[in-house]
Amino acid sequence: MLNSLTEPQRTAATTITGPLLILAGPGSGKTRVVTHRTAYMVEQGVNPRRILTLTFTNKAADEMQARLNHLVADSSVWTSTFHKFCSRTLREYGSYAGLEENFTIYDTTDSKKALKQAIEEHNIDLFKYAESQILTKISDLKNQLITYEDFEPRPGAPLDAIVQKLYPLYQKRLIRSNAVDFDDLLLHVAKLLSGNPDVREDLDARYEYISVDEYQDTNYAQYMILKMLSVNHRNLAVTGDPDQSIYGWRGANIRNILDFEKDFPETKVVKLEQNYRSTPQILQVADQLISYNTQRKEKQLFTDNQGGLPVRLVAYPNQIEEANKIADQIHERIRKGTNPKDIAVFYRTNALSRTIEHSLRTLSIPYQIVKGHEFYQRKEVKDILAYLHLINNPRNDVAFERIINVPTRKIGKVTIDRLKDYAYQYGICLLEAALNAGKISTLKGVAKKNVQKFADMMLRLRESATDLVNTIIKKVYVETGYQETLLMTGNPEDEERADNLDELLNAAIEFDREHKDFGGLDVYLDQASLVNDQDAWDNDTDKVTLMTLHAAKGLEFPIVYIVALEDQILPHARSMESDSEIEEERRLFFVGITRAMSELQISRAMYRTRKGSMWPTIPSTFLMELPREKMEVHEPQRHTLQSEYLEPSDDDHFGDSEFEEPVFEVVESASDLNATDDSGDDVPFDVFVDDQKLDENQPKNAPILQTKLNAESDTKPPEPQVAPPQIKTAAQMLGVDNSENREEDPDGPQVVREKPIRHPTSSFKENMLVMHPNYGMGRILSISRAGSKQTANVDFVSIGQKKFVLDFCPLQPIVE
DNA sequence: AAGTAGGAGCTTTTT
DNA sequence: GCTCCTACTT
Repeated sequence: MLNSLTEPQRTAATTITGPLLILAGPGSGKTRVVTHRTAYMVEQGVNPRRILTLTFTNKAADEMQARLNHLVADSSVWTSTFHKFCSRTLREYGSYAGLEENFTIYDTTDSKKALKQAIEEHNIDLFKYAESQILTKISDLKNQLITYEDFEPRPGAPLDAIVQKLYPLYQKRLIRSNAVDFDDLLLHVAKLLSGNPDVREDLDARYEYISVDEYQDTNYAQYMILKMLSVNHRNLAVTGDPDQSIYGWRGANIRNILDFEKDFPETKVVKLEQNYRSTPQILQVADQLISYNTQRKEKQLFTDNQGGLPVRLVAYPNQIEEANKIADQIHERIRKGTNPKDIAVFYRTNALSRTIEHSLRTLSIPYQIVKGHEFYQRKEVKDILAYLHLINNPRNDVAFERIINVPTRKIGKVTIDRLKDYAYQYGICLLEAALNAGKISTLKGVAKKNVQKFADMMLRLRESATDLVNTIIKKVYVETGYQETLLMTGNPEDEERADNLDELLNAAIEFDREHKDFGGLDVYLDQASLVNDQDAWDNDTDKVTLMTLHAAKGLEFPIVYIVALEDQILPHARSMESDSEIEEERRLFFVGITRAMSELQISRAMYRTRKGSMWPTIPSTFLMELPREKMEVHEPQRHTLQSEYLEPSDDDHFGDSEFEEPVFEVVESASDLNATDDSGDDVPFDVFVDDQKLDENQPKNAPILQTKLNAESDTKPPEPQVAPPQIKTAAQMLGVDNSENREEDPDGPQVVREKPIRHPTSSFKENMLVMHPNYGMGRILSISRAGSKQTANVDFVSIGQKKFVLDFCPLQPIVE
């Protein structure tokens, strides 16, 4: 069984006792090793029921299970995702946390609704804070295992003060609704383990051997859970790559993997550095990029793979051209026999997919967008699932509120408000209040009757709670009148909705068939709540794949396009506050690059549409970190780059060697691009700017720096055609500047606004008092650097000193 | 109570 | 640009 493994792989696979750290570079056969290791354990006599394998996605878990089935006779190992594991544990031990076994997992939308309910129940003044801000903060706290009892607000931080008020109210509301949010799954289990030594020992013994995939993306809560499950049986094997840690924003702590050896001093470390996936060219690009990170473990990637094509770096005139030209290339490849499923396009944000989609659709290229979430977020699907949720857990107030008047039952806002008042007053759930409609004095004749009727119907539906899931769905669909409402209208939108519900029903039938023994409504609802985007990815269909860089983790494709390598996009605008965030963006790019097996193209657009108009872009700083001399570069010469005007002298992003060349230089002829292409047909690849065309695309009022692309220009960069006053800050150029909107009420209370008004950089002075939504009041100690990167060092009452790039920070001057 | 119009707010990544 | 929410009208 182990014959097919290389030396280090075999070492990893045969180390089954004690803590093990497998540092696995991209494409190093990690999944194979983990699978073989598990199989080897079983073969060595370990009881498979004592083995727990945690993966990042359900898909990975299923795949591992499938491979195990092939390798060993008894493969009753539990492979699961972290959240699913916690959910199951809580179904068993939830009473320790005040939960019943039929508790509901609220998704982000549900959590927001629950928070709103808590706010209206207790009449909390949010001081213009957004619910989402508060939820993010609560989420952060939970990931740090800080309960509301433990939470200590920083003095002078206004957001903290509100969170201190709302966190307990929100949490109690969740418990009263017999519900948890995503973070609770981890928090409750961690608290269960830390607060109940007997339970901890039981579970420690039950999961004698634990192995964890993508360990670099675990957060503190997950880390603690693993640690507590590995006290008596320290057989914890973690696999990961610090260079692929991309979930810091979600609380993942890269230190977990960097410090693993400190936590478990007897750890055996195995490095898998040989790459079996990519060409040396691709690997070199990845390697050089990631070397710019300081927070990392040095690692030597290498491959025996033979040379392939150079990695391409292309600048397109605008994002429409970018999408069209990529679609053209893909079209051409498919025409010559490439299977569409071997091609993928990655982007930083979901919004970027639209243009690509459009271009692909124009050429009738089949594609799939990997967004598993989307299906379950559709109104009709959420509605039906809300009924199922309410059947499963009658205390689910969010589900109740969602469907009490869907389809319409003549129960309006006033009635619902009265119902809520009653429920809040007696501390009961909404369904119970509805069942007591007769006793609610504020409800009048028809309203009372309608509420009663709804409650009775729910009572009736609840009787089928133990039926097969597809049976329940059918009953709900018919008996609630949902079907009737959809089919009656005859409008095409509703037909599509009906189709979606058919799909839901089919999936449920499938689920029932696969879960004959341990099915049940809560298991079904769990998996619906815990879908991962990647789970929806169909790797066996002949379609081009479109997905975010985050979703691409763990996958591989022969041909990869990464688009929009532009400042503010990658690295993203909201990641510019600290070096560590920029490093995470770099890792994200690294993940994207290393997905590619044989061909990779990295591109950017020189103009991109934002808010309906074309705006000039700034190349991503990451592009200067690539081995350009080894790549095939299609870039304009430096003086046409907008960055030249923003950063007059510092940044020499683009090599001097191209300085005097014509505006665009195609380094190699188009027919050289595809090694397997010997037909001589030109792959559409013109990247030349067409001045006229570009002008047409520009709305008259868009404040574009009108730079003439002048092929004959001398060594001096040409003067911008627009007078210097046009050139203000990068923020203004990019359309994110709101400096016209002044505070309207200077005498009003000093309240931090939900969406801070951005002040022009020049309005900040040294020694000025400023307000930050998270950190509260502070004083600017110093301002350094110039232009768009002007940075202020601010001393906060709450947390001390912190640095901000003025153009991108939510600081507000306080007028003294 | 339902339906419509207009405005505000919001767009990073996701379990 | 788009969606969600609110306030107003019917």
